[in-house]
Amino acid sequence: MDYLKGLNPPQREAVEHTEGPLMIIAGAGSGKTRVLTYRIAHLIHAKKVDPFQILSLTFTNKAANEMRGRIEQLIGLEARNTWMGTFHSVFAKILRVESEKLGYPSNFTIYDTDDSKSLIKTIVKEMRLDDKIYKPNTVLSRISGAKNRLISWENYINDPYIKADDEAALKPKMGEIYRAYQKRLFKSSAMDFDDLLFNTNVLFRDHVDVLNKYQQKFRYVLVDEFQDTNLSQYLITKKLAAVHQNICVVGDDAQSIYAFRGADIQNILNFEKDYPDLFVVKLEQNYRSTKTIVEAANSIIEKNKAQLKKIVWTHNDHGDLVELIKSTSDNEEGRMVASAIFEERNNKKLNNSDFAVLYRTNSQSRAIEEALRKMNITYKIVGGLSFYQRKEIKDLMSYMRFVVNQDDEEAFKRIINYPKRGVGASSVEKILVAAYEHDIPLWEVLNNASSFLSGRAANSISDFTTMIKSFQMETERKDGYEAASTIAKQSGLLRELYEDKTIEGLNRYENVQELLNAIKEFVDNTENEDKSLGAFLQEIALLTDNDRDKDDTDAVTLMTIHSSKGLEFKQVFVVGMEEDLFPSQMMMQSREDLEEERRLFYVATTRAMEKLYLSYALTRYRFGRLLNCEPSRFLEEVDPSCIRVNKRKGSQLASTFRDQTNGREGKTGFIGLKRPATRAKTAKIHTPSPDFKPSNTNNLAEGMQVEHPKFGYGKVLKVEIEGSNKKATIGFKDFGDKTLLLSFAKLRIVE
DNA sequence: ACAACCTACGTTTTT
DNA sequence: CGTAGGTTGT
Repeated sequence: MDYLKGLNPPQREAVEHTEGPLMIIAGAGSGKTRVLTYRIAHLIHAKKVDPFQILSLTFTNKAANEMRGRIEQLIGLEARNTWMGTFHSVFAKILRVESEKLGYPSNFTIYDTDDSKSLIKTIVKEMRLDDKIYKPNTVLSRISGAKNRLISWENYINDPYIKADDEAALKPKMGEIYRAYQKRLFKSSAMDFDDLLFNTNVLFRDHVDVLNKYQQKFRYVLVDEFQDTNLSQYLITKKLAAVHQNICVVGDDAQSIYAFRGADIQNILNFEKDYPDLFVVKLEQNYRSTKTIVEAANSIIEKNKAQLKKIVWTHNDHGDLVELIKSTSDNEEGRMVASAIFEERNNKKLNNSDFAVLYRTNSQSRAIEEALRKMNITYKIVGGLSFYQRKEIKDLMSYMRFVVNQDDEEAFKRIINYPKRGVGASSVEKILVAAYEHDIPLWEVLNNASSFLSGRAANSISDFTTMIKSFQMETERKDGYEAASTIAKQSGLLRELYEDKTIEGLNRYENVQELLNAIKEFVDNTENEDKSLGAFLQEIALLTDNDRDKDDTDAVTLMTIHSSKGLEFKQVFVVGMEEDLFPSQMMMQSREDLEEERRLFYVATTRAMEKLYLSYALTRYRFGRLLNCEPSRFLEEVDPSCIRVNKRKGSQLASTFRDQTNGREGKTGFIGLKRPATRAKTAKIHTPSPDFKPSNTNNLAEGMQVEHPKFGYGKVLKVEIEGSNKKATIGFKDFGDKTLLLSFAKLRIVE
């Protein structure tokens, strides 16, 4: 095969080792995507594997699309026939086919995070719980954490250790909320993101015939970004590959940055234990970056303890030194970045698209944007507030969702009184209570509204159901675009927006038009066989904004480090290198957390091909106040011989002065970023030490002293592992012995 | 039922 | 600072 010639020996090995379990440890910039695509091409061409039998799982649609495109370049249209997509999209597809085995209709809705939070909020309210204690975010992340580890609500409620943890956190009703949440999702014929994976596990567990079918179907299973899989995802792939054992995982433990959503770096670190005859290939030659950048990145990542051994090296030139940009305020930081881009672009004849500005949090984009706008540099923002999260878009989509699935409670709540039709909160509540308490489908309740609502409200509901029915007929008869246009017009939504002549109103109107255009595009695309509204909804439920922007204007890219993974740019600016911002204060509760932040820094630096800039500001606006900042500890971890300090000066003093007096400096003065000692009391019984922060309990051992927010000080008596769970029995001075599930426990190790 | 005002709260990352 | 949610008044 002549296409194998361009590969180096380990790359080639990875491509040609097609049978049996294989793990490819792919360092940054080592040509991972290339190996993956060649491998698939090799399977199809040399090994004559039917493309339908190859399943490739990625984390983002972008990665999947890119891979598909590149395979197509290699072997042509045959590539279309391989199964390729994100975990969520592939298994959503399978669940649609098999949904009835789980009691779901095949037109189930996929709830996004906003829907989930809103549902949790109503449940908390209905249960008359304190919404200060049961915040939607907290509850959802707890439920999500459980689902990712395959703990059902039944398991959750019955597990004494989880119960103890929740009680300790003063959130004893968590299990009840989880239960109500799942029941409600089911009644709404809806799944949240985690359910797509959770339910796939249930499907494979309870229906051996189904599992068998897919085991036979997918003879080759490939997992990209394996370091970011959670337990739920890992078990799915393991089960699928159990018969043929042709599982190939590709990843880089140094780039694992999604622990917050359940990714378990142990999956990659311990992969060998699950597959004793595992073949391991390491790709260590970096083709992307200069020696300086590779060295700087290596000097950062080597501080981490938990990692697989690997030495990333390159043949490339040394290139420029890493440039350290110091500035006195976030606005000045923006100006310096913008002027550096301006100069470099002119001096080196580069395009805007050769530059990227990376930051830790989305809110940091503002200052950069302003500076770029002032210098007339085109930029685009990746991520941030999603198009699909905008109110007007969610409203129209909710109409479409409700027409397709009348059980969808969240969609119903959005549209029942928008545009206003005289159905207020109390009427809505009556309807929902009727549906929930007597376990009647929502749609049935709506069709009998007159039996329990006052005349006026009942009439409105009746008009509403008539309208929805007409939309349903429209949807059955016509394609998705025509149906959606009818819905937008006849619901009155478009008129409502049209009448709003403010700038925002105009924007909203245009956004709705853009959504309609997207549907038109979907319908006109010859690759899509099913052109119904339902098909469109399924398609976009799992799309993020990142997948939408196809425009190829020459622009500087602004994004979070997380969304930069897998990309590369000639010149990269990592801004906001300040302690407590990066590494993030909120994140830092243990050594493991610091290591994840460090991996994030590693990911950021390794995006750069030719030149890397690290930048920090001494003051920054946050919550509308000017805060003092210190340079990040990470800056000290970079090998100093790789760095030089930026000499740019400009009128720093004057501009700093302006920044700080702009608006309301002076009276309150600067507020130190260092967290004040005052902390909220978390328990009545025991007030934890003022600096109480849960430690990571992975390395908890017998005899250690620990502190618990409710039970106070105690001593570790026993640590044991049960299945995938780790538990510790702790003797507390005032509360006796308690056994806690460590993954959920809030414990501080007393040094 | 709805608009106008007022207060509290949060900003970590994404499928 | 901006937003979401709650409370008041019509």
